[in-house]
Amino acid sequence: MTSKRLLEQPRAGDSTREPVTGKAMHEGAFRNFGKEISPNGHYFTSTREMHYIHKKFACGREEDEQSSGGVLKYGCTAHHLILSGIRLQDQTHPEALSPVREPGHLLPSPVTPHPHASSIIPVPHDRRPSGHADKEVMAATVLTTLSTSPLVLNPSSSASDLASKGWKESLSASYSSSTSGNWSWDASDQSVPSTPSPPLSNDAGKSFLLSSQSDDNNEDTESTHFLFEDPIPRKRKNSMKVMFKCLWKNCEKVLSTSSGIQRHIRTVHLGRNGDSDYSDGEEDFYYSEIEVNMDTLSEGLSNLTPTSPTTSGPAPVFPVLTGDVSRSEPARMIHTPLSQSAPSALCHIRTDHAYQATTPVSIPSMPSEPPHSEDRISVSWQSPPVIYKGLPGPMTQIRTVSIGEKRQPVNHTTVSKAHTNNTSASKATTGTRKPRGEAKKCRKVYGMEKRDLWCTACRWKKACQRFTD
DNA sequence: ACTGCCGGGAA
DNA sequence: TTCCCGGCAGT
Ligand SMILES: [Zn+2]
Repeated sequence: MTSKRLLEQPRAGDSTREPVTGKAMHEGAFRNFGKEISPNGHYFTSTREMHYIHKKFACGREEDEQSSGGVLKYGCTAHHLILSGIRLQDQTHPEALSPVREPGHLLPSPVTPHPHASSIIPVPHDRRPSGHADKEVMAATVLTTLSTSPLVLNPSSSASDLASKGWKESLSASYSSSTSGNWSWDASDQSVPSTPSPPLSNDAGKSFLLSSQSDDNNEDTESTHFLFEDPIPRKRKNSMKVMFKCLWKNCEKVLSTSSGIQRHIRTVHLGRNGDSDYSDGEEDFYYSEIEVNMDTLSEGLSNLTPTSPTTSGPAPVFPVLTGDVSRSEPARMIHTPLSQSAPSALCHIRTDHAYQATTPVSIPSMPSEPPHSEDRISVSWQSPPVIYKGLPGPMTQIRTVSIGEKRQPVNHTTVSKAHTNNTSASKATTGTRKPRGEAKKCRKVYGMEKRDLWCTACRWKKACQRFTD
């Protein structure tokens, strides 16, 4: 065996040299003793130790090199921020469920202001008793929520109150909503084919950005869960935001409150008297409720060519919410996670020692530079799983395939969304053996001697992790 | 011939 | 899990 090694080390063999091997040491034979000085001046005591030393050494260095750690940290932080932003509201109290979607509407009843909810979410103060329609819409929302997930709420809570009330009202009103969704209401058509729940999307909503595709999928799965009556359903996400969109011909107004939209319609389109809260219900026909999924929104953003640094533009047109919105709905909106889309989003994994390190690390696309730590906090909630090196396509030069195969399994943590995105591309890796990166790898760079300088992977004869392509 | 590294195996 | 290597494939 040692002989083998020698083969690999043609010139190293002579005197003392030769990269140590655990075995070699046992064999005693060559290694004079424990001590040695490597060509580059390192001083080793024993084989094992040498490795350790090296390891540490390498770690430090490499981390510096790509400072993957730094970036990761940032990523994580951001991640948490966002998540907690959502999660906090999302779970915690049962009541909190509703508030997420439309705090203003779900807890509107001037009668019972929820202490909890309000403690979590800043309730807009300009909230006024406004028209019934307001409540109706709200009720409908609640209703559907409830209907899809029975038992979610404790019947004794005031929420139920609200719900039942809402129900009644919605009945009296004539939106028909059967338990399994399927709404019919004005212009709304079911642009969401297989979705049982009624995300009131209509053409209007469509224009409201959101490539609803993935969105729908999500929704689909979600509601599926509901149908299965999960005892603790929906603990995640639902960063849904309900908005109201004016359907008037060329009016694209979107407001966050129904009262707002009603007022808008009344005054602007119906030419009614502005200030009065009076509503004859006619406005109802001119606006519709739409749900905006923050998650999807941002996800969509990150999706667009995550790995390609070339696409730098701010990109997607964010629904220009009218000023009104921001006014009546203070800080709450998480809107801006989209500030990301940072070109360098994350392309990930890499850490020397991935064979030792457990978690995937995301790094900025730039090949190897000490990415200054700040480097725009690329928000990457969804962290690891998502993006995966877009197109292994034959071209696109720069990133040749390479990392693909091996890594993929490593990081695909929880999230099950198999990624609709480029399925076709994925196959590429399997068949052929991969183009072979172009960059010089540790082996070449350092040579057989100085093997100890190689990255671990290289030493293991695995794909180099220090010089990826 | 050499390099890169997959797949597999021993410890 | 860590470490190593046979052997294939690209250069
Ligand atoms: Zn390497």
